Amino acid sequence: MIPNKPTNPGEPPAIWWIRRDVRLVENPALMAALAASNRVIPVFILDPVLINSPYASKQRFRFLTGGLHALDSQLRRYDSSLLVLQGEPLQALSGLIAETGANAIFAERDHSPYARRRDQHLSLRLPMHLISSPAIISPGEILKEDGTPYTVFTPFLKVWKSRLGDLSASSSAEPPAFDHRLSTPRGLTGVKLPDLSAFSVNQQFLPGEIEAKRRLRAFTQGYDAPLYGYAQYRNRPDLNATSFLSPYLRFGMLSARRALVVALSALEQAAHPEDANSAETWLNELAWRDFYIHILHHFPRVLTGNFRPLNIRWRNDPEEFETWSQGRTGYPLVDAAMRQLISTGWMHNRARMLVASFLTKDLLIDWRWGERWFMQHLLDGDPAANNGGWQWTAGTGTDAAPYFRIFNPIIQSARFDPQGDFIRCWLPELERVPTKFIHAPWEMPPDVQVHSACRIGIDYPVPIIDHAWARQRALAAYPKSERG
DNA sequence: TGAAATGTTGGGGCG
DNA sequence: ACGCCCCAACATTTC
Repeated sequence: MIPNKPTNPGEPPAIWWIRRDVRLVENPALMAALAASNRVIPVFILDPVLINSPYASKQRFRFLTGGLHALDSQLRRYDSSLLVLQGEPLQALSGLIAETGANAIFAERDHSPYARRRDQHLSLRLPMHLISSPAIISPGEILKEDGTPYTVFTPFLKVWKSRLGDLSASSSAEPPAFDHRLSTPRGLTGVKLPDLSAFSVNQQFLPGEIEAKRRLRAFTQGYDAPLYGYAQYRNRPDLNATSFLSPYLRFGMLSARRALVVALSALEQAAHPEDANSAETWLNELAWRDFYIHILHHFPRVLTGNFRPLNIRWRNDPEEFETWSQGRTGYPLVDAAMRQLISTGWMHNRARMLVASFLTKDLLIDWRWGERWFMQHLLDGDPAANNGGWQWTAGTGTDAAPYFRIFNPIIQSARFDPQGDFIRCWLPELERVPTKFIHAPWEMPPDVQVHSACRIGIDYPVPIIDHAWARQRALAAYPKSERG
């Protein structure tokens, strides 16, 4: 809880600069600001560098905007509001300091290379206080004996788990008592957030901290305890068996530490081994998120190229990339997943691995093309996790899949979407294809194609490539040693 | 957090 | 009753 400070209207205010921590609950930067001053100004800055980046996404921006509206509504209950500034952060913050007399800026640390350069630059000129991290355990706090970072997940996980102990104690599910100490001085000129009613709201993911909290509860405490099927069903895109929390974690609408505490308590309270197994599996996913935040922190160069110096002979055919990105490869599970991405801004994790394998191995297209496409569409698009996932699949990353690990889109489909429900949900042209053929519709005899209203080459594409053949080509194109 | 090729085993059909 | 073949099921190796 916050120490009660005597009210002193003359005290210089502190700025709470919100970046990827769009929430009031369990927010270390906000707490630090509240501890520093009895007047705290909540600010978000629309940075043109980020908004105009080739990795930006309209959907993600819309989700963020919604989350900021939601935060603003929450702040109004404390007689405050969110101040939104537009422009270069140094100018925006300098101007705000000049207008308000603020003497400190508190912000959660951000480990992406752009953010670190920006913050370092700002720290030379402004009273910046960088607090905590979006990771559960901050980068730099988990190192090997010799002081170098882990680059293999399993030993990282072991150490990570051993450090979780003291995190639960200080956790709270409720916002702190603000005592009217959040304030937005009258007369300050910010910009208006884009009006959400001008957008179609994403029905799959309503933005905001309240919604994140509701989802966390639904995932872990629903009457049918969905978390307890997590270990068994999380790879099934046809079932709603994952947490769907990634967009909220991305913007800190949900604190990762809050998720951790809930995961640990689910582990503790598990009544059956399989329940414990589910909690443990989810815990591992949270650890993967930390792992890749740490990797990006220690090896920022992964954003521009292979972590491992593999020399792969990419083909990089732009038309094939277009076919893949629009979900027209002729492999139903690949196409269903790509269309899910475009229309909802989210994709099931198993499907992410499959479509990534298909792009890099079957089509031999540089993982960076896929990485960019994902960033342009994912609500949860985050440089660390997205890059880690792509490099893992491409076999170029830390702890990467071996070069010969190539997903078979037909087998994956039969295994993880057995009835084809997920496929039919996103590919209406396959609606009436019998389950027997749903994973490989090109095998339908002509009369079945007609009867199913799905003529291959007319209603649904001929496969862009023969997988068995493409697999052999990928094995040949991938160098078998790191020298290439 | 893979898939395919190859090897092994055991049951059933059959002469 | 026996050997042989086939093949499914499983295990191991290889890419």
